[in-house]
Amino acid sequence: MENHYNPKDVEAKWQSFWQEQQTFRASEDRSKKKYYLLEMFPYPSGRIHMGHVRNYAIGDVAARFKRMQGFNVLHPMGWDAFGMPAENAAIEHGTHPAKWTYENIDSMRRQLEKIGLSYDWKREFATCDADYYRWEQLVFLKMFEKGLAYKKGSSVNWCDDCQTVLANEQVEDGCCWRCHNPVEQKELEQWFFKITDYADELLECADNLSGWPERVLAMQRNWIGKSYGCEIVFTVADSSQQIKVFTTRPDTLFGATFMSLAPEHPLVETLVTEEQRAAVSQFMEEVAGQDKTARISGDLEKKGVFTGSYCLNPLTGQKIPVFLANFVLMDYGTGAVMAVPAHDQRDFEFARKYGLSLQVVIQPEGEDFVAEQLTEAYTGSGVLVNSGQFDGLDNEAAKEKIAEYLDSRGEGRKTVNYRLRDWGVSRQRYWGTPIPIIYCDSCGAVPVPEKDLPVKLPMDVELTGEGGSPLAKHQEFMQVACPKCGQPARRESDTFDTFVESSWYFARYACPDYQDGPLDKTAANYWLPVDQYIGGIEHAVMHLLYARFYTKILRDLGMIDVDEPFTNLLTQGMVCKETQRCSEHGWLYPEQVVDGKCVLCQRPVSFGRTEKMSKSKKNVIDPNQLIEQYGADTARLFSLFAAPPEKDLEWNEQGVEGCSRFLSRVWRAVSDNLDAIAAADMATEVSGEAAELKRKIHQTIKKVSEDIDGRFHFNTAIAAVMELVNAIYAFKSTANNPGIMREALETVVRLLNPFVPHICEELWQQLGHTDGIEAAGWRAGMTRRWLPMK
RNA sequence: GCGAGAGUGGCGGAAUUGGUAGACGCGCUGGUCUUAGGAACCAGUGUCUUUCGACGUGGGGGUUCGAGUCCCCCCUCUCGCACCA
Repeated sequence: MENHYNPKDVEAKWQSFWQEQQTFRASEDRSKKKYYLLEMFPYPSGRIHMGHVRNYAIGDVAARFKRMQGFNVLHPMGWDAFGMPAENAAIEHGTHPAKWTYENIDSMRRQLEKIGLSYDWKREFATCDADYYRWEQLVFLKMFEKGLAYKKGSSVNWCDDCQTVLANEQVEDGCCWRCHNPVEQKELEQWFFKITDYADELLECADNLSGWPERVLAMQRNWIGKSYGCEIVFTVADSSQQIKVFTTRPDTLFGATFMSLAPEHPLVETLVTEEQRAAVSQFMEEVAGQDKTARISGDLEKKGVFTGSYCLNPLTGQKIPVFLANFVLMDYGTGAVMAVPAHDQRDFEFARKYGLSLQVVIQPEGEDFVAEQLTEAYTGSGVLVNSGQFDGLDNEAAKEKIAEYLDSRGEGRKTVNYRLRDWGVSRQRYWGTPIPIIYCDSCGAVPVPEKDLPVKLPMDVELTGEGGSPLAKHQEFMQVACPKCGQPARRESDTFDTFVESSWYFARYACPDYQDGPLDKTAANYWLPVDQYIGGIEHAVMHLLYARFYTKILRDLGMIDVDEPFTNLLTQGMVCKETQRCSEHGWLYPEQVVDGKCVLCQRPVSFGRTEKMSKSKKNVIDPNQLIEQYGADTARLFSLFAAPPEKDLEWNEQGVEGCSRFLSRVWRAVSDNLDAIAAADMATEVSGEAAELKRKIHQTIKKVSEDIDGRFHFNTAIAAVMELVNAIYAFKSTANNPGIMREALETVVRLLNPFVPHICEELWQQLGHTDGIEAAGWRAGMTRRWLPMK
C-alpha cells in the first residue's frame, strides 16, 4: 500500500499551511462571542520539556474546539523573559543576558511551532522588551502617586545564593522558592506594593471564583489569613508606655497572667531591667543563633526570659510579668501576645516551664477546672468564671461584651488581623525592570517623569555575581539630574520582582502594540477577563494572587473594567516518570539499566518511585526527540489521553506506542475506505448494522462535545472516539452503505481535530474537502451534507 | 494541629443526577496471515469455582427496591499552611 501515515511530512505541511493562511489570527470581531484562552507563559530557558507540551496541548484542545464551535478565540503566546537564569548564564558563559534570552526565545519558539499549537503569533512579546516594561514603570508611577507603592525599611527575606530579597510568597519552608537555599533576615530599605489594602476584596472575590479549583482558593484564603479579634492595650507598670496585643480570645482576658513579646519587639530595649539585662542578652543570642529553618520546622522547645518589667491587665489591674518568648513572631499581629495559660496550649507549656500562675476563666458545662490540676490548656467553649462583671456569660457573647467594654474605656477595640504582608518588589539584580525612581539629597525619592519613560536597562553592565545591585556600579546609568531641582542625583539601582511582569501580561495581549499607554481600554475590555487560564499549581499563592491584585490596581487606575483576571482556572498535574537508582552510582538513565542491574557495577537497581521529570533524577523525556520519533500528534495525544489534565501524568513508553498505533488506525480507516465512499451520498434511511453505526456516531459527537466543553475530560473524549473507530473496523456492510461510512469517518476526523490537528487536516483534505477543517465547524456541520469530491 | 483532595483489575484510568462496576488504552493469553513478527487483524482477559453460581470499588455500620456514588465511624495516602496569638 502506498498511502502510509508519515507524521513528519503531514505535520510540516500543515504547520506551514497555518502559518501562510494566518489561520489563528484573532481580531475584535464583535459579531462572534469572544473566548480568551491562555496558558501560563514560559520562562525562555531554551528548551521545552514535557510539562510545556502537556500544558500547551491542553490549552490548544480548548482553543481549537472553541474556534470550531464558532467562538472568536484569542490564544496568544509570549515570554516571561526577565529573571535570574539569564544573569547566571551570563556570569557562567560570558554572554549577555539579553543575547542569551532572545536566542532562547527563538529556539523555544521553533520548538513550540513543531507541536502545532494554534497561537496568534502576531501578539507575541517578551517582558524584557522595553516596549513592555515601560508601561509597567508607568503603572508603578501611578501606584506611587496613590500611595499603593511605597518604600520602607524592614526586615526582609534574603537569599544569599541569589543575592537578592524575596517576597514572603517566595519563601517555601524557610528556603528560596527558586534555588532552595535557606533564607536569612536582613534589614533593608525596599519598595512594597500595598496588597494588604486589597486583602478583603481578594478574599471576598475568592468566594465568587466558582471556576477555580477549591484547593487554590483555600490556599489563597489561608495565605491572606484573616482573623477577627481584638486589639488590647496593656500599660507598662510605673511607666506611660503601652504594649498592644492582638487576640482572637478577648473573652479570656481575665485569665491573662503574663505577657509574651517577640525577641525582635521594638520595646524590648526599654523594658529590660538592669538585673535582667545579662539573661536577656544571652537569650537573644541564643534565638539569633537558631537558623530560620530549624525555628520553622516546628518542634522547637518553647523558651523565654523575664524582662524584669511588668504591665497591667486592663481588666483585673493585676501586675503581670513581661517575658520574651521564642515562639512569638514579630511579623504576625503586633509581635506581642497576652498569655492565657489556662486556655492556650503554648502559654500553658510556657507557664509550667517558668512557674507562672494560671487562672481558669472559661468553664464548660459539667466540668470544674482547677488551675493547679490542669494537664493541658482548655481551648473549648464554656461560661465565664473569675471574670468579674462578665461571670456567667457564654464565652462567645463575652468576646463582644469585653471588646465593647474595652472600647468604651479606650483600652482596646475590635479589629481584624491579616497574615498577608505587603508585596516586597525590589530585587538587587540586573536582569529586570528598572524601578523608575531618582534619589535626590534635597528632594528625596522623586519619580521619573512620565515623559522620560522608559528607564531603559543599560546593556553595558559588568556582571560578576559578587553581590550588590549590578546597576549601582554603572555610573552613566546611576548619575542623573533630579527632575525636581536639577541637582545631581542617583537612580534607584534595584529592579522589580519578575512576578510584576507576569501580573499583567494577559491584559497586554489584548493590545501588544499599543503605544499610548499600558492598555488600549477598548481592546482590553473586549478580551478580558481570560475565560480559561491553564497552568501549574505551584503558582497558587504567588503569580495567581499577584495577578488578581494587579488587576484590581489596573481597574482602580481606570485602565480596565474587570475585577478578576481569570474566570476559569485549570491547574494541570505534573509529568512524572519512574526513576531508577543504583546504591553505588545514584540515579541512572534507562539505558544504564540492563536486566534490572546497573551497567556500571552490576548491582541490582532499586525500583525508583515515580517522580516529576527532572534532569537530576535522570528521568526526563525530551519532547524534541519524541516528536522526531513519533510526531507531534502522537506526543499531544498521549499527554492528553494518559490522565485527566489536573492529575499527574505518568510517562509510559508503551502508552505512547499505543497512541501512535491508534493514529495509524485512523489513517488506515480513511485510506482503506476512500474508494468505497468516493461517490457516496448521505444515507437518509438506514437499518440494521448501519443504523447501529449511525447511533454510535451521534452518541460519540455528544459525548466528546460534553467532555471537552467545560469539563476538560480529554481522556474520556479520546476514549469515545476510539470506540467509534473500533465500530468502524467492525462495520462490514460499507458496500451497501457508503454514506454511513463516510459520515463515520468524517466524524472521527472532525472530533479528533482539537487533539491531533495535523493528521486531521490531512485526512479532511483526503476526504475531499478544500477548506481547512476548522471552517467545517463543530456541531452544526456534523450532520450537514458534505461537499462532493473533486 | 488546620485546610483541600484521593483510595476502583497486573498498570494508567472510566462510571455527568443513586440504576448492568471495570469504558478506553497498556500489558498478558490464544488464534489468523506471514520467510519472520516487536506489523496488522480476530477472540479472550476483576476474583473464586469443573459447572451452577458466589464474591467484588481501603475497613466497619446505616439509608434505599437498588450504593463506587448518599449518611455515620475508622484506616491509609497526597498536597498546601502552621508555635497565627
